[in-house]
Amino acid sequence: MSNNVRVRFAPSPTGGLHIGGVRTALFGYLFAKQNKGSFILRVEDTDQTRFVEGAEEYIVETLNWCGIIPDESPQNGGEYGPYRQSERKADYRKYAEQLVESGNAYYAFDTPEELTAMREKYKTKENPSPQYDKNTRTKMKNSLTLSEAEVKDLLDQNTPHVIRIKVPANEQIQFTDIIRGDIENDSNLLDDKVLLKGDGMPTYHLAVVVDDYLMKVSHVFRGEEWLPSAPIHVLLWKYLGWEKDAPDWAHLPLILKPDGNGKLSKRDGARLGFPVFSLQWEDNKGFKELGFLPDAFINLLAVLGWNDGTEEEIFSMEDLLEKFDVKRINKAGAKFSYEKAVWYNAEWVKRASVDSLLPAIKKELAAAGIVADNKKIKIVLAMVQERISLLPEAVKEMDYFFRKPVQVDTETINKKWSEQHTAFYNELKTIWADTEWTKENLETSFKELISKHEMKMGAVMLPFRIMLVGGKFGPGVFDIASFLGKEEVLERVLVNS
RNA sequence: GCCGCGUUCGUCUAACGGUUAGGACGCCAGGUUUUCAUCCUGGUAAUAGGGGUUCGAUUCCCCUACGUGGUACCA
Repeated sequence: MSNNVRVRFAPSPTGGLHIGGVRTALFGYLFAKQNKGSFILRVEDTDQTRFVEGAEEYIVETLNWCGIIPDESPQNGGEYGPYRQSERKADYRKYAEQLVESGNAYYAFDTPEELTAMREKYKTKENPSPQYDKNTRTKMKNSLTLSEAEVKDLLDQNTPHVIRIKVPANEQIQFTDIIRGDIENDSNLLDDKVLLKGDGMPTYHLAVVVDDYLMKVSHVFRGEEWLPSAPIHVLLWKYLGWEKDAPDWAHLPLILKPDGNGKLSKRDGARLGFPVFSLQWEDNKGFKELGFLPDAFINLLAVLGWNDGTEEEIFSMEDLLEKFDVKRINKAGAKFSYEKAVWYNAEWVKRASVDSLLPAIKKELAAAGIVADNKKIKIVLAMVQERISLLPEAVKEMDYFFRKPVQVDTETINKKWSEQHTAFYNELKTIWADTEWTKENLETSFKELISKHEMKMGAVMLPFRIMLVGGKFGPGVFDIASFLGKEEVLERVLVNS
């Protein structure tokens, strides 16, 4: 027994971890670390039919990318392992049977067909989905209705069966949620949830309680979708005799779809054209692949349902560790906004150092076939950094610094072109061929030539820019020209005329 | 259907029961940049409805509506 804070993140390896899951991990992690406690990764792989190869590794990589590093996990072990529920199978049966012995659970031998038959039989328009509960369990095939000998017989013959909790009648089940306060449920409305499945695996309900107890978990952070089954868990903590060790619960508000209604799901990304995964999962690009910085990702996740009460919106992991407060987590679900997410990334890109951006930018450039040495990339990056919100945009912003523009907006150039222009640029090339190549010299000589030809600044500047970069974009022309160098600039000017 | 949870600008949100209801994203306009983006300035837009309680309700209570979650041998 200790007062140590221990928080677990317990995902199921049924596919990619979406942003809701990562936020749950983040909040739990922040809370654990603020209290000098432990953060634990436990893999809830009790549903063998939904198990997905590679999902566990994916979860670990995601957490790693986000900087949410578990103190205990299947990979790194810990004092309370194993950390995969499939490897703890024996425990669950033991506790389930303990519950049967104490009269708080019972064996049920109903087949799936019999269950659907029951639901059909008792279905009414007022009650479209009858539960296996205090009313119906007396009519089913279980150790409450069968004689002791019959049950023993069935068990001896290895008849498929489950163990169900025996929910008591007429009780008010109360617990306190960190975010929502006191919550009360009428036990008459609860059903006899399956605790141990026919395959010997526990359901979530049994497994969380047993593992949270065995792993000495002190605080549970999970999605709001668990609120309705929390009273079952409360009952289980009590029946197992662990009431005084029960954790505090914090049911996080849901992250909702940006369009219509409903909670965000793994499939929404593909449908709506924005990422729901942190890293690429199957064909779905993640935030990372789309060019998000981990800092920005953490930031945007943190403010989805939380704020510090001030007008500050930019938080690093360090800031969050200091300022995060579970008491300020919102109750209402939040619609996810990809536009705001992109804005957060732009903010983080602007704040990042050129050096920290370099590796990722280099990768983007290389993928586009642009290879250059670090020193040059850094010079250019410093020039265009504030124009980039998503990392892949760096390619468009930096491309013309390293090779001649492929697409040139000749239409704009030609529109106002005249003999005078040709003369101007020809003379410019001649002058520049003998000019010492500094930004200041270029700018001065360019402007002198404009007055000599009595032309308008705008009339020559824009075509010059377009010849250099290909279009109406980019930093100051003379910055670009001085970087490109004499030879390259002279090659680009008038090349199309 | 039943049960739980929720409800402030389009979106994310702030506001000891007393504020011209604040900020951010987006959008619009202007300025800077003789380009574009950044940046700066301004604008747009909200307390779901109805009852209470109170000198006074965004805030507390009730009802309704709406949203959302659950109602599985899925988590």
